Amino acid sequence: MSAEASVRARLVAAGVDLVLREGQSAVSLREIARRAGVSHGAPRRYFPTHVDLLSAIAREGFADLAARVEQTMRAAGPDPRARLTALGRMYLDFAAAHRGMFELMFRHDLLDSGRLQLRETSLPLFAVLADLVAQVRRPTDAPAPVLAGALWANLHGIAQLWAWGSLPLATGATDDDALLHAALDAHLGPAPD
Amino acid sequence: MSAEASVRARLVAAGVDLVLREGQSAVSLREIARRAGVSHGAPRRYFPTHVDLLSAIAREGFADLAARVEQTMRAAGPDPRARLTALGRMYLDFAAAHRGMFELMFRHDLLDSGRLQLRETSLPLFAVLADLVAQVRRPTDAPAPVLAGALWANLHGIAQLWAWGSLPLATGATDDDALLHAALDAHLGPAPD
DNA sequence: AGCAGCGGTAGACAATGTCTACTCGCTGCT
DNA sequence: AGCAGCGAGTAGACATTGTCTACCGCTGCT
Repeated sequence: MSAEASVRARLVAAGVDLVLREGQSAVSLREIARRAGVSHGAPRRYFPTHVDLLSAIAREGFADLAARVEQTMRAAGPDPRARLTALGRMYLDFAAAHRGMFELMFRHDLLDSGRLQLRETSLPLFAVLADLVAQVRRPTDAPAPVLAGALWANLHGIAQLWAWGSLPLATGATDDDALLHAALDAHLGPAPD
Repeated sequence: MSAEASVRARLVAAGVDLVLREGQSAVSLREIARRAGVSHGAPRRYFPTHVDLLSAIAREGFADLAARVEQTMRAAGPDPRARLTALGRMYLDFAAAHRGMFELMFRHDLLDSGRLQLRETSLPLFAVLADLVAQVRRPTDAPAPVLAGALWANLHGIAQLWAWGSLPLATGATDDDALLHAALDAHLGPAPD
């Protein structure tokens, strides 16, 4: 980040900063180059195409998310259901607080998931979720991976539709808490208290 | 659509065609104008900005979706749970078959939901869902609008994450049927088979 | 010493969204 | 009848973007 950091690192940092501050559409090659203090052709040395740079930026987003998962897991108690609740809350908060980054992270048309290497970004996070889900899964539920996938999709859909604006309008809710708990209760059974 | 159709209609039709065929990123003002056989400045007369044209195109997408909802409701039997299943299947199929349009429809950064007028597009569709949900809702479930919102979000998340590629990888499924039924069972209770 | 190559610059190109000047044809007023 | 005015569409300009290519300077090797 400082002036003597490598150009490559500065480019990614500038891009992350830009997408967080101004949203996905502001993340142009040339603007990043400007903010990194290099010529508009410089990024090409490290990222052959715009998509490659965007993928690197999105990767930082996933790293951030992973760090938050870990931190959430440390902070939450041992009860798996409580851990899942904390995880869901964190996911929705992340999406709301870093909307531009969240969008970028799941824009497959911009990222070309091959370049992003799902196996190293989102799958490890999914594994944490699947592990917890397996611990609270009831016999009649769907297999653990499917159950976890459905739950993830639910959180993800809430995050996106909430940001889109129709969900708050339709449900009349002023925050997404009711939806979060509805989703958790639906997939994992009613909360144990 | 024919040659003597109004320029405005031809522009929207060309845009719809383009987004269906080539995806969201192909829908540029100038390309639409070219396909509609008018100069690149012509669209401006009807759509002051690119966003306005995109919103008009997305609106066609919602109209299409609404027609499918109606058709699905006509074709499905009277049982509300079966109707919900049909609706969910249709939603996922629509998203998969018209990926570019589906993306456009929910890109709030491109549409500026004000221009899209949610009240006239997605809310009526949500009402159909909420009505059915109310019929199968159990006493301990969340209030009907919240329950319906959570279910919609689940379907929506499945559609998007599936297209994104991580969900099939993580769940090991080859189609989204397992996820669809997991979501329905979770929110509405086990299927009465 | 000389040279090869990496890291970065600078200019060009096509494409895009927006803006503005203009032309043409019709309509309505006097 | 004739003409002013306006709506619809054209055409050209401009800034900006992603990509490509020619170039330059330095560093390290032989």
